[in-house]
Amino acid sequence: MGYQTGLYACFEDADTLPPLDRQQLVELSSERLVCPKDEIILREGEPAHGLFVVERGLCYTQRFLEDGTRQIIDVHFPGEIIGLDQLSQPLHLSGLAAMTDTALFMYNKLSVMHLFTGSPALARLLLNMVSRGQAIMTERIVGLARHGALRRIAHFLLEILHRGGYANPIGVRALRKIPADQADQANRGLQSPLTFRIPHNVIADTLGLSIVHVSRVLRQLREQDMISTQNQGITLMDVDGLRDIAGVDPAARWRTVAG
Amino acid sequence: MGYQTGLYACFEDADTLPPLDRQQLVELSSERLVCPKDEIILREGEPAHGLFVVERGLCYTQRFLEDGTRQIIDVHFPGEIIGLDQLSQPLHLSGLAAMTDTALFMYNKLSVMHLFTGSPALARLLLNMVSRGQAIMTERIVGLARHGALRRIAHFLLEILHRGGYANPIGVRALRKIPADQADQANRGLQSPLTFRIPHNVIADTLGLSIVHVSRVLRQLREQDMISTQNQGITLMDVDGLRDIAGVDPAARWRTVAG
DNA sequence: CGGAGGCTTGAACGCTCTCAAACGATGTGG
DNA sequence: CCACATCGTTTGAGAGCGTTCAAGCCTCCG
Repeated sequence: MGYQTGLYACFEDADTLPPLDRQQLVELSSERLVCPKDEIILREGEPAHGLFVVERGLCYTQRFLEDGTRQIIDVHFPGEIIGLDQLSQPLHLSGLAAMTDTALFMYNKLSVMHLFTGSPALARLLLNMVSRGQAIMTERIVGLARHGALRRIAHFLLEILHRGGYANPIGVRALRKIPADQADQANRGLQSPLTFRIPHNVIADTLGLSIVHVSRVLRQLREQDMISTQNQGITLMDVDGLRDIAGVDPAARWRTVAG
Repeated sequence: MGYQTGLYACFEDADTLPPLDRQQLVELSSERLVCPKDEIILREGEPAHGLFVVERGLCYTQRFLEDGTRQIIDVHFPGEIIGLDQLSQPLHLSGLAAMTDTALFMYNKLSVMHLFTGSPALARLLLNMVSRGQAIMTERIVGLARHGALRRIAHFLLEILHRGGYANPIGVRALRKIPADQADQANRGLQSPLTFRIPHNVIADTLGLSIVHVSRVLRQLREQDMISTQNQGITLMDVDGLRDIAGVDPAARWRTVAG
């Protein structure tokens, strides 16, 4: 199988598409966009022309409030699609910014719309992706509404582990998912615990906490040997312990987003 | 124009569809489902077979937590579609329950999928609805993460006014029987402000608050003559005042869900 | 009329915030 | 390569908002 990038690579089961659909998907034209750390790629309220796919780096969608604070709606990892929910919206409902140096594929909204509404198989794929996004948002709502800071942060760390692809340094992972067995190994934290470098203010703005309190909770986790911190990075030392804290309910596997 | 109900009536601009699409939409078969107050229509984790449209009454999607509390994800008004985001999901990610006596149209998921993926115009319509849902969720996330109880409640009351009275032809007037023209008047706050009958525990479970605190905040609003309460109903007395409290930003019209 | 469910109120506790100050890491120009 | 500025992180003290617990009240309805 040839090596594919961009939108095509976002769909795990893209290989099962009818040949014609697959070809169209592969051939969908895109521009590449490279953004330095902290650059604002889109502002809320701007006309929405495009759809993005993260190639490498991390970025996040955000909303600014009147008092100058911001709320991060979601953090996006390599291989994820940004703006699906706004395909049919004339203006961006939230802004987009680069958390690290980032490379994005940018697709024309109209051609994506055209492509996906033109084929049942592709439309189904599209709906799948939208569902997944919605599930993440639902989870976030429950967390914000009902869980304390400790649990929210533990959950967030695990979410990064999960969505970041089980493999390591941010952004270097291949677009396709890593085979399950390898992922599982890394996941169990057998020997090389995972390390991210994610600033506290991003955690705070995502989870609706203050930076100060994020720092305190991380110290608490450190004292329980759940994580360790060095420089400005976080290393997960006890994934199962974090799962306990986060209240990941093994009886509720059906909730799992990525199947 | 003939009088149409169910899924067809959910789409404001359905009349502009190509005739063939429109006809298919109108002819899409549905079952009717009548549920008494407080009945659980679906549980989380159950296989997802259907898509629902509220005919009359109010219902809500919810998630139960381990500690027995629940989180209401969203309240659904007459004319709204439930479960769009789960069209492509094998199991329900959240439960559905009737807040009042309720009548629903139930559509087979597969035939809806088939219909909507078969036509570009319909696929577009579908995406529009999904976008709308996502926008509401985003708004809720921001509120939960960043706003205090007073503001969240004011916002929620306005949301009910907006989603319930204003936009939907099928109408929330089901709650109280108000003719369309009066509802419109009421909405403008000319003389007879709108009255709902929504239990405190629903507000609490939606906004992530305790019942007790909801009661306190409502008293506060009452003391400021923003609302009045009688029996177990809430009447909006000063919509503009509530808008101030809710921080509805008139400069951000593009954020408006219903255009 | 009596019971049940929903609403209200008070008191005390606790989680998280704000403010303020110091520490540490990173990066830049001399 | 060091000095310094800047940004991110840490820690403490005090205040505020929302929770829990507990009790009493009001309404609806049989």
